Amino acid sequence: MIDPKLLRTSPADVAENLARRNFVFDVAGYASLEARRKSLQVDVENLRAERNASAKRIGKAKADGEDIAPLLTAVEDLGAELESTEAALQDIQSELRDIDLGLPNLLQDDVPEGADESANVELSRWGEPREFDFTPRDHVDLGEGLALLDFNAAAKISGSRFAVLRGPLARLQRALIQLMLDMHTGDHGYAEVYVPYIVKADALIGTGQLPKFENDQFKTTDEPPFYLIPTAEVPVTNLVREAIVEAAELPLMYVAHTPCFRSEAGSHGRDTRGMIRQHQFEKVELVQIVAPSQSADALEALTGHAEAVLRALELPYRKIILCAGDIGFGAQKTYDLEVWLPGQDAYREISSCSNYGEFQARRMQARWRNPESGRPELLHTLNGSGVAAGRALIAVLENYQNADGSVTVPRALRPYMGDFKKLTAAI
RNA sequence: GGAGAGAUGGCUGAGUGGUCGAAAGCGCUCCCCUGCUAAGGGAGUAAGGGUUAAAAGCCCUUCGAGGGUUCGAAUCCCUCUCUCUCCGCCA
Repeated sequence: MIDPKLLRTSPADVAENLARRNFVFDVAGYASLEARRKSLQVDVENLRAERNASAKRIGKAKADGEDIAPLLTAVEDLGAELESTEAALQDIQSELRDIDLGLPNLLQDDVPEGADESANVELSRWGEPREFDFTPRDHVDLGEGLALLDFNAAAKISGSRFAVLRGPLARLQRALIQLMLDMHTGDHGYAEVYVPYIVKADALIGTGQLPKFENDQFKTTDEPPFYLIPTAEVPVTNLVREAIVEAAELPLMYVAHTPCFRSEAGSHGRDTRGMIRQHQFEKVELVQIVAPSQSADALEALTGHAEAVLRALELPYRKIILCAGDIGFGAQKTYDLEVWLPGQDAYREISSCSNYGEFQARRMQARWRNPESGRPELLHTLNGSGVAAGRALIAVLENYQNADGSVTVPRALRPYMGDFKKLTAAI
């Protein structure tokens, strides 16, 4: 959520920033709502003050044994007037809140301009895409060829956009997750957390998925509404919801492995082949909760932690910064890591690392006690995939494939793979 | 699933219709005293919001959440959520 104070005092600046995203902020409309809110709120508070004062007077008169009848007639109409004014105020406040919750985050100045993903800027590359002396297969041909990846079985059980992994391939995904968790907890200083996969609407409002992206979520029940998490970011970031964290405890660095559930509404026809885009996938997520002055540095560090995983796996990748038109709703700045997929002859997103500034913290009321002011102030939140396990699995299959259709197990994963050094059809 | 108890400030815990945002204690901060320490004395110590350019001041809201009764609710009524205890069931 954008600071309501900023919306009141500098709406033109807000509109200018949001316009970079192609988001139109109705300055005049907001200002007129805001003016009505102000006058109604002042009215309501004055009426309440009057009510409180007369209630006190009545109490005192009663205690003194005086006749309270005239005092009662004096406040006869107050209740009704207060009630109707309160109702009007509540209407306009919920209208304003709906608008506030629907506004995307303000962009940092260093986010490049651009309307869509074609304007994203590549910042660096790591690793050389391997030269094949045969035509590389994609992960579908490889996995099905090895009889370890089964989309038909998944379709029978659950429909499209699901996969069944068998034997060493299932284990390979588990190995990837283990490696990542071990790196982030052992080398990067994150604390591992295990969190609920089903959350309340408030948690999703806190991180920004609701109310705007209701259709992208899997809802389990209507009453009360429960949702499957689309990313561990939701339960993990909400750990600091409505909390005031002491400065000495910062930064909070969490890593969690969870499945992620996405309805993928609106992506019909995109990435229908294989397990690039699934309703259910595994991900290791990094979350940092930091003091505001630290968030810019934290984004660089967090992105580096995700990169370290790809380097350990010796997977070529590139780092890009998302442009104003492509960046996510709540982010003020985002780096994507894209891993090289020989089967697609392209770099594909495997991690997205974002600084949310105080956007999520304001929605969650997540604060810290700033020693300088002594006051509770909003935290900054960041998260990034470290990395998506399902896509890492694809990358390993495609980058480590051999001419005979087998797949060599990357060195970093060997300790987690028992005797498997290679995935072959014989298994 | 059944029965019961409970939810108050950083913590413990009092408060059953009126000057209660809330006693007391602990903790914390500052001051005084004492040549260190300990003990003692005093003052302060919730969050959110409105008004303001900002501050001060003033005002509003908040005693798990939401409704209701009342001139007035931490206190009475209803609904819900969560926690604890016992029984049952269970990975």
